[in-house]
Amino acid sequence: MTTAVGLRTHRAGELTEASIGGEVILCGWVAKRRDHGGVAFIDLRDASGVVQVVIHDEAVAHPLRSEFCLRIIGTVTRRPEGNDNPNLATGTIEVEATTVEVLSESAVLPFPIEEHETTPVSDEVRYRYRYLDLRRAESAAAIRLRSRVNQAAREVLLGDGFVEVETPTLTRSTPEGARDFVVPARLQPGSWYALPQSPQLFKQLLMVSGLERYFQIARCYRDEDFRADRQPEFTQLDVEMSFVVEDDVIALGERIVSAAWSLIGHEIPLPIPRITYAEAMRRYGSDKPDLRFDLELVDCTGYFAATEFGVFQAPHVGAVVMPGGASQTRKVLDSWQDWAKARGARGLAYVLVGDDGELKGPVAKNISDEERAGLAAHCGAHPGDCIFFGAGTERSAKALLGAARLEIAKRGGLIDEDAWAFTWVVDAPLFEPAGETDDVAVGSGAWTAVHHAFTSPKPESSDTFDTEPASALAYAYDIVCNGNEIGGGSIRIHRRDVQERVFAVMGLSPEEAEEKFGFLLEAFKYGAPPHGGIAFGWDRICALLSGASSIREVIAFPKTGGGFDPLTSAPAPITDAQRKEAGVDFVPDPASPA
RNA sequence: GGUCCCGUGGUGCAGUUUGGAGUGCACGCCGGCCUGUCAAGCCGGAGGUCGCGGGUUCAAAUCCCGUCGGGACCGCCA
Repeated sequence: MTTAVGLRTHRAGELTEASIGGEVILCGWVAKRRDHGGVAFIDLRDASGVVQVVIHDEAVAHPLRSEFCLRIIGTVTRRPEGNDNPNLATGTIEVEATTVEVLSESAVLPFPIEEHETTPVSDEVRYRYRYLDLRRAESAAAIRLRSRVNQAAREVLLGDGFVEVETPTLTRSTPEGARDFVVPARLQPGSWYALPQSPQLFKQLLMVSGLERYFQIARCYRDEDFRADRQPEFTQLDVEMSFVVEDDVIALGERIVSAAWSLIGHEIPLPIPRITYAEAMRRYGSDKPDLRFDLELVDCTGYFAATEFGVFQAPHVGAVVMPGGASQTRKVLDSWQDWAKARGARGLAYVLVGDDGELKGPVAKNISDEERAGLAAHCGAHPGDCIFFGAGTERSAKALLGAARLEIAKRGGLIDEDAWAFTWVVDAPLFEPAGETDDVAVGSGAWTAVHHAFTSPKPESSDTFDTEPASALAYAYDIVCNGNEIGGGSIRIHRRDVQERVFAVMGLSPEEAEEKFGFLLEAFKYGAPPHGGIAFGWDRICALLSGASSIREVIAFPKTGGGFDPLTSAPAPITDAQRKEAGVDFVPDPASPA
């Protein structure tokens, strides 16, 4: 006698030899049909896996097609001698069907559900039919893993006294950062909500409220152009704590990341190493260095201080060595020029170190004998290597070389794809010059926050950050995994006077600050506790954990690069009636808001 | 805003460089045969506005211009 749970007694993938002889009722989809005329085999798939169903009645089996949804009543039997399928968890048994009920027929599929090496499917088609794509084991696995990552983080946080709070998604537009998505307010024509770019201000208010420990798996919205790892809506694991210092937040962050990676069987050695922003930029030319390989940049500014070579007469000259790069063909070396130009550089100067130690290439002809003599040694290059140079402002040269370092590693196979290299990047600058370019001198007077406007200066910068903004350090920390920034946070400003001074450096007048952030400044009047926190890029973390090349793989219903949802066809026009009711055509009085 | 790549039966491709009949491959689909397959097999068949628009040409999937869609990257993303 079988006991049904819902429409079935068992899950297909969980049947074992222990069930042999018993009657079972299964529900699932036709993954495969192999019809031999007198006998037919159905691979029946449900969420738990697959089991082979045998149907001896041709009249029953023949009309069945891929992805029909079936209810099978049958008996579990041992497969006949020699018919086991070692590739299947349930490969030693099968279900002899006595009753086949078609719960739902399936139209012909736009693409095969079961994976075939010979039939890859474009992402565009997969996302257009995402509900079918998610029947595929690999696609579903990423979404299931994400659920477990959520659970792992919640366990760490709830076990530590954190309170999960949902903050508004209809909120106020803030002037800093990315472009807002806006929503018309029907009851106040001409006024608009904004969707939050992050719960930043709300979580700080929750600290003022005395919650002390907050977290949220928070949906965030930014109306910017997209990338493989960027969607218009995305998710952060957002955390904030009162009465903590940097080390406390970092330690908690490590526990969360550690719990997440242990889900895929990787134990992260703790503590995760830390590197300062300045050192990361100096050695790797990036504030999110990929430490799966060693290659480091070399500073050649002093070496070429008196050079006659015009290209190297720049505020900063740096180099990065490509091991074995001297054997690259002219065509490949040209491709590096295209690569550099695509990044906005004029080109990528290079020197080839011959097997005899002789320097070759156009740059080698343009530098002095003296400069040639010691160059390979200065850069740490060996015979057979290629040295790439970047010259310009320190920022642009290092950015180019940092990118070249990554590209060298990719082309040269220097990256261990199985490695996980974590690091904290700490002590970032508090401000950076707004609109710096190669041609404009630093010091135009306009500064912008490197992290965000609510990041506290480090204690040693607290007196001087507004008089010497260039050298002020932020009480901030980013966590980087394999060259991806997977989280970032800071100790926040909790004093109204400090917050006002930061706004002033950024060129925000007291009136503007009051207009935009008055509610925060007001809250800080009422005994705001020192606090800090961190936000993790949850989609990116889940993508890394599932081995996906794009965060789209860990988003149930992702959008394309144009912000288009291929499944629902959003965004879409609305009716005239909707426009009228929403008030989107309301034209405000030109005199108000500034 | 910019650079590059892609768009060909339902799916994934080849064909485009050097213009010549919608040509080919794999999977899927439909029909038939088939009692032990598991990417079942065998036989037969259907299925196309070569993204769209314009231009050049006797002739365009192929060359040119524009446009739309997808992807990667730069800018942007506090």
